[in-house]
Amino acid sequence: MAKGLATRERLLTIAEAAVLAKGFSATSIEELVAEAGITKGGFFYHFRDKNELAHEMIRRYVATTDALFDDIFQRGRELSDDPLQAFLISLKLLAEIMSDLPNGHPGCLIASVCYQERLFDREVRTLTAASVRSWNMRFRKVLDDIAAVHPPRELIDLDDVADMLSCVVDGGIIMSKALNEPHRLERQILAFRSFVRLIFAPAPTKAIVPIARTVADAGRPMDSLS
Amino acid sequence: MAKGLATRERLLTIAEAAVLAKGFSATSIEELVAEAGITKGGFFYHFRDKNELAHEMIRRYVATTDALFDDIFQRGRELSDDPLQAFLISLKLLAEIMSDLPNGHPGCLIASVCYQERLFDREVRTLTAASVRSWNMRFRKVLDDIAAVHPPRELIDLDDVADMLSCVVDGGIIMSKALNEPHRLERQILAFRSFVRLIFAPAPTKAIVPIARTVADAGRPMDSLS
DNA sequence: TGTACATCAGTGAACGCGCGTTCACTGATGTAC
DNA sequence: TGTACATCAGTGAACGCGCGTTCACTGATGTAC
Repeated sequence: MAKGLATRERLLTIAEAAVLAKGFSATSIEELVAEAGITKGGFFYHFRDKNELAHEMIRRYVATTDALFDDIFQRGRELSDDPLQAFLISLKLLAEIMSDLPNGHPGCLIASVCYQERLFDREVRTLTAASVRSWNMRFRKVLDDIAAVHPPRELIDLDDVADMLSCVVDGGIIMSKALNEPHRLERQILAFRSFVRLIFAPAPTKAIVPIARTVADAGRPMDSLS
Repeated sequence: MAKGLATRERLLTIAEAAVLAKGFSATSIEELVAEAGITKGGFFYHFRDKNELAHEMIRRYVATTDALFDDIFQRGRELSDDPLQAFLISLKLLAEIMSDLPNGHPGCLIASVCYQERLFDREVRTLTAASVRSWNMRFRKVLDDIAAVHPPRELIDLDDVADMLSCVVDGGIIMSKALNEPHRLERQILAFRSFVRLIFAPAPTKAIVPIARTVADAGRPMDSLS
């Protein structure tokens, strides 16, 4: 039983790497079982067909990513009581984790699925959509907590800022892969982090923050001050 | 000759849509020629093999995208002499073009290639890398022109801001596809636009700008003003 | 203007290979009595 | 403690279908003289 589960997990791990490198169609069951050290028949003991492999792979990826976010956001909150500082710390942690991967980030399975959507059934598309939505809502909630303490610049919609984290990560992965320069992903996450800081803490020195907002809220020219 | 070129272009157009929806391996020559209304043999008159189709498809995509950027940046410059305003206009145009697509953005071929990199040869990877690099340099040059007039907040690296445009577009496409909500892409481009405005024109009202920066430069608490 | 030839843009049949899937069977481990 | 049976985790051979690729051939159009 333990051996069986280990083989199953190994198949999923091998499949994920292969799919991220070549796509789902180009990933053959033969190459997976060769790398896992079993025969083709053994594969069909663990998975009804290739489609079930896809389902399980994506389920596993979503669970892993959820756990990663749980971890970095919790650690951020542990390191600062201020929600903005906590989020900035979490983003720094995320950037570090992404840059620590030996051969660059292998890719986002959700992105891979999106670029092969016609291959998968409604169940897969429902799962990926629900996952992306839950991540966006999670980020949005963090931003709400920050906004309660640090009123944001009103011209920016926090829904879009929340969405932007996933976008920047997915885009950063693609750019890192395209240029074969892994650190670009890290830099993009840190650039997003700067954006967040700009939104909630506009001026470089803390003492400036309330003043700048007071001036803005007053809504009148203050040329006499300059 | 005209007819031949038209068929070739039609094949490339059909192939691009199919590859963006299912990936390169899952796109069969049979389905392409069926949709184009020719036979399999006819395909091999136009392309030596499937690999050459990939090369030509990517070349065409890069050229089209280059032309699009040429267009929107030129139109931006025509509409404002200020480089910041010109860029903001260009980004608005880009967002509009992206949202005007009937069934959502079909996808970025560069991203698709990145998630199937093992399928393609060095020539393809060299071409995609060079293209991404040239787009980043182009955006960076625009940011330099802006910075010459509007000094940016020093804590942000303009290389990363330049990279971020591609990242946000690629990520926005993925999110739009994943959620089946086309307008998310547009919103991401506009959120990036807000980021650019924040970097180069920190305060919402123009009159505030010099004050905020003066206060920041002074570097002393101004609580007495609030 | 008519004829001969060349090129263009395909047709249509045939090929072999690899892929996903099935299935009868098997050795090792676990469980009941 | 030994025996009988069940389940687990595979093996290995066979299958048929679809795919990329080849190739001999063809009708329409263009060009030379």
